[in-house]
Amino acid sequence: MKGGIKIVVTIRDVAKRARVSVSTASRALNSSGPVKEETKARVSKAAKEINYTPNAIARGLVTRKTGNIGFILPASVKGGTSNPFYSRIFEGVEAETRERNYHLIFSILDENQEDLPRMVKEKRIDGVIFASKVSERFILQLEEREITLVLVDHAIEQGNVNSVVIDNFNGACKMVNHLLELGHRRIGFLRGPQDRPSFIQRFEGYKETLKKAGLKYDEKIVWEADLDFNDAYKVMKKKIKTQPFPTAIFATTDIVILAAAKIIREEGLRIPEDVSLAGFDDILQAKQAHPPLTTIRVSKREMGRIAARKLFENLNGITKKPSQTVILTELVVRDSTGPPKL
Amino acid sequence: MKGGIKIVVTIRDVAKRARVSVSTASRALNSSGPVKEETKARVSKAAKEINYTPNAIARGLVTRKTGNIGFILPASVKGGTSNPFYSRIFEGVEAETRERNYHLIFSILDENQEDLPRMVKEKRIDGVIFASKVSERFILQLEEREITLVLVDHAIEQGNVNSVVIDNFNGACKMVNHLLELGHRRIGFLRGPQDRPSFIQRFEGYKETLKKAGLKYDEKIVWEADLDFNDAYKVMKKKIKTQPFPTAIFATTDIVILAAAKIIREEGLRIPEDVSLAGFDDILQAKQAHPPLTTIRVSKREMGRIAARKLFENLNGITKKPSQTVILTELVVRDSTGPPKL
DNA sequence: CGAAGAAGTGGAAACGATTCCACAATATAG
DNA sequence: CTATATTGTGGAATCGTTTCCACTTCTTCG
Repeated sequence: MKGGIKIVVTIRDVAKRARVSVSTASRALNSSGPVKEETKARVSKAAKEINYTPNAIARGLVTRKTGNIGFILPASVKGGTSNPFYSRIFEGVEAETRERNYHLIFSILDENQEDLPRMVKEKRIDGVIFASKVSERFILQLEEREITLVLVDHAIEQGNVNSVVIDNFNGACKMVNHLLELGHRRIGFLRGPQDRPSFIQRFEGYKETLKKAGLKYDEKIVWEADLDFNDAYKVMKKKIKTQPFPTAIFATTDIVILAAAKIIREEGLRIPEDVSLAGFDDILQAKQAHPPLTTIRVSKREMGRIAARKLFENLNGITKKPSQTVILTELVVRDSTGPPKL
Repeated sequence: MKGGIKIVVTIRDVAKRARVSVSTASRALNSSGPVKEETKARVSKAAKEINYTPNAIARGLVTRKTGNIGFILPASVKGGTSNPFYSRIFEGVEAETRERNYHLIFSILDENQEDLPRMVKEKRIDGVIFASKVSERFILQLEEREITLVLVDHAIEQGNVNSVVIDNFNGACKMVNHLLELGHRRIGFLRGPQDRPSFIQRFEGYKETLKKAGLKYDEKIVWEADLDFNDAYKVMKKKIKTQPFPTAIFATTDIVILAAAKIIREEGLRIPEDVSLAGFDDILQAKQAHPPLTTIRVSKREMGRIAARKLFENLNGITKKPSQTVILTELVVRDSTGPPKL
């Protein structure tokens, strides 16, 4: 007690003050059973007066719902929380979660870990969103425990799992077509690690579009870099001397093409006069860069929102069967691409 | 039951399998009381065999510890999760939290909200870290409820509150001195909103250093912008015609100076030949920019770690009295600053 | 007006852990 | 070899809710 305000207020106190039983108080506050209007008002008043908020832990124990969901990012994602792509997805998840009065537990997961994330083993969450990559082993374990899950920017072949993915293939096609229309015939590709479906698909889109245009695929101008500014910078530093140099370069992600832009400018080449550059994702920096980057827009925030929405629909029993949502892309032409030099 | 494996395993099952009472099982698993070596081994074995993990919710109800901490960012922070400054702090908090086997609940808080964040009212967390700004009203309420809290990148005058802040004043002094040493005499300042102590301090550092150098403060080249790329861009667009134009511009944050850099380049001016640019924070993009940005480095990740560490020390009763930690800064000279034209 | 159904209420049993307490078994000291 | 600590153990209470069930007290209808 301090100044008449009990430090911890329980439903028992509310009940006492409203002169009803604990069960009636509970029913009144949750509208979960018949209560006379008059008593209900009395209980609400009492609750407000002593500033009562139900203890989520105690409630969770009996209802078997925590009101928390998890968002898990693999440790392999470059930049972690600061990654401009995933942080945007996270933003969407957070917004949707907050609006629904849920809470969001965030964690980075070491992929070498054998065990399920602690937050699920300890039953701290009602469901979980995995971004980027998850081992199939985890997914199986999760299904066995009947934990609702949604994958975002990742999908898995076997089993039906909720997922939200990007239309990577067509996105890449759009960009290559844009470059072809500008007149480019020698288009390089800076691809990401090929262990992730998304990046494979983007690469396929590149190859397929070239093929359709009757151009032959030249592996001398297909380079591979980690999705990290520094690594991409190093790779490009080596490849900058390639002859004949492409008139346009398309990269798996904006981060990678920004690194390429840096070294290209340091070499004294002009963008887009000497070489056109194109990215994928439309991260914030794409627009801010100099020159602003031509890229493929992906509604990252929206992806996060949709993933969360799927999760909640599953939790509330609205939807039962898992589904895959494909996010369409949009070509955004800015100043980093132009016609090739003659 | 499915294949002999119960979907939910409780300590009761462990106890049964090890042929001991529930209380003994609990003591054995937590080493929280005397248990014969032999029985302890039997209990551990049983727990492992049926793959038991204690339910955090149930445990939390009796121990009155949730094992969660909160991280709260005000809605006014531009870019939210994607903000390159705060996302780095968050990274530090996350790392420290994970290493200590705690869990992290993240939320954005609308500052107009009268009430405490739901995660604290509902007792979902043991302690909370506030980044950037918090209303004093909240802090008082928090103290009343005896919720441990730490402020990061913010401090409050009244009351003793744990906080981790940047040595903003001296950081700004260092940068202005650097520009003075290069020979600049007309140094502009692009300041942030003056409702936040951090930005006031940076501005004070600027003014103070000019004064010491015997230069007079010219408010014609002190401009104010929101800490947001687009807003800063708009402001600079208006001010770019200012005559006589400064030979160097120092901005409250890197984001703001990057926006300035964009418009300056669009106007055909060269950096640093025509105008030197300097930022504050050393966000990732500072290094990646073209030219790389001279700035004041702040160990953002470390700030997050320290904030979390403070919180945990308080929770574990290691430290009792609140303290303020000041993070020192470092001048990082890159290519965006140089001597002024003669 | 009496019976059946509905509305309103409180007591007690969950939920899954920890912890307090009493008691038995064993070790230690005098 | 008894008296006294110490160790080891299980039963029951507890944490703060919700929910099941039984019991009144009203309505409503034939």
